[in-house]
Amino acid sequence: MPPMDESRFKRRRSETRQALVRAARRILAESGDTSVSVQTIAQLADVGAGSFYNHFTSKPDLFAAALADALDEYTEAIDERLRFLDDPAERVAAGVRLSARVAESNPEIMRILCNCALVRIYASRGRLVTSARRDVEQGIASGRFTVADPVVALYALNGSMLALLELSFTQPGLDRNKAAGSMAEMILHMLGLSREEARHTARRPLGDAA
Amino acid sequence: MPPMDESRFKRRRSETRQALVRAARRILAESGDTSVSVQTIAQLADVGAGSFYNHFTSKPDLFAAALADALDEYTEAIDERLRFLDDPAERVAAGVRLSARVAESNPEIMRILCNCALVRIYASRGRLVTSARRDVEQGIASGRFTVADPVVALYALNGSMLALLELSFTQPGLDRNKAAGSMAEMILHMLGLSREEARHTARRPLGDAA
DNA sequence: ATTATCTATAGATCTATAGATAATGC
DNA sequence: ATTATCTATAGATCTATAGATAATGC
Repeated sequence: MPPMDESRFKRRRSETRQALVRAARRILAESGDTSVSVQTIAQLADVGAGSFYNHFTSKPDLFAAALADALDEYTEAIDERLRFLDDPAERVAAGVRLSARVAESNPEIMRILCNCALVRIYASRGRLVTSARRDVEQGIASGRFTVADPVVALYALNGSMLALLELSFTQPGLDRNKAAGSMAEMILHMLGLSREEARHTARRPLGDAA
Repeated sequence: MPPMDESRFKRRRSETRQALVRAARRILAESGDTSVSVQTIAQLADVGAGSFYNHFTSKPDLFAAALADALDEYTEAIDERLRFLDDPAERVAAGVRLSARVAESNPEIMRILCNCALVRIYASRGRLVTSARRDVEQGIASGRFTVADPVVALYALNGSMLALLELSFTQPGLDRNKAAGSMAEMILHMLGLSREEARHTARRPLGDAA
């Protein structure tokens, strides 16, 4: 279980760092209030207050690392499960629907997406700007998507998906899978698929087992 | 020019309040960092530091008022110009395109929209949750929009539009009117208009003179 | 006489560091 | 011997208020 390629010493160091990052993630997800004191953060991480400065130079530094950490986890969780899908339309639909599921299974990540200013998300080079962009471009290249401007299409896709997450947190009674299916269908239709084809593609089973 | 229905006394008081709100709006638009000190805010507003507490009980109180102020201004600016449009599709397209223009003529309002967490925008009952919702509902009722779920449609619309604003700030070289036209067209198509009709409706002249 | 403004500041809180302690590597 | 942790705290900063000053209403 403990990685043997690293000394116990280094492991201990990185555990302290991780504890701080996890605390910061919790704060980003729960309140988004980054003005909380370093002392409070250290307390939440169950770490000596002075330790903070062994790992981060400032609070913005920590919160940037925490956002990047959450985005990495999100990127990995989704892209891993899209690995076997080739059709850009299927990938886009599955990306939206899987994101809604992550909002249920691991709400912290998605609450962070909702609480952080969009510009920070886009600047962080997560899947919203890498694999999603590739999907849109490939869809256009293959003629599956018929949109004039790929960048505008990418932003419409991402904006709609983030709005879906916001909606799912705002209305807890909502049937998330159903809403995610509707949203995926609307997005595919927006990108150029016929209503029929969009509905069909957005309802395809997600293959819960790898 | 000075409103006669109020004493000079009350006017002076509300001027102080407004100066504080304006300073808070600037902060929300420029950095979004609400942890700035009350002293700094007062200095920015050119107002004695103690005056703050004559008008607001806390910083969150002030920033909530500042967001509401900006959203009111936005709502008024757009809805005023949509007054003579009846067709929900035209109203939706014009709302998107006019918002992009406001991003050019009055970037502060739109930067605030981009910097504030979505949940705060949706909670503030601006046009994104009132007139936009009405447009979507009327479009569905009249058969112009063919979407299953009005709430999901509203969120897709709003999310796409906010993403367009984010895009227009991220890429200053972008042709905003063109991008707004593309986005409006994609949104109308998503809502159910044919590609042809969407393109046509999204390109209609905006009638710059009232 | 009333009310809002301003200046000044007490007391609380926060940041960032110094120095002591504990744990590991050699 | 080295390195990270912790505790304690100096000094800076911030909040919120008290008291003085200025402006208006009656």
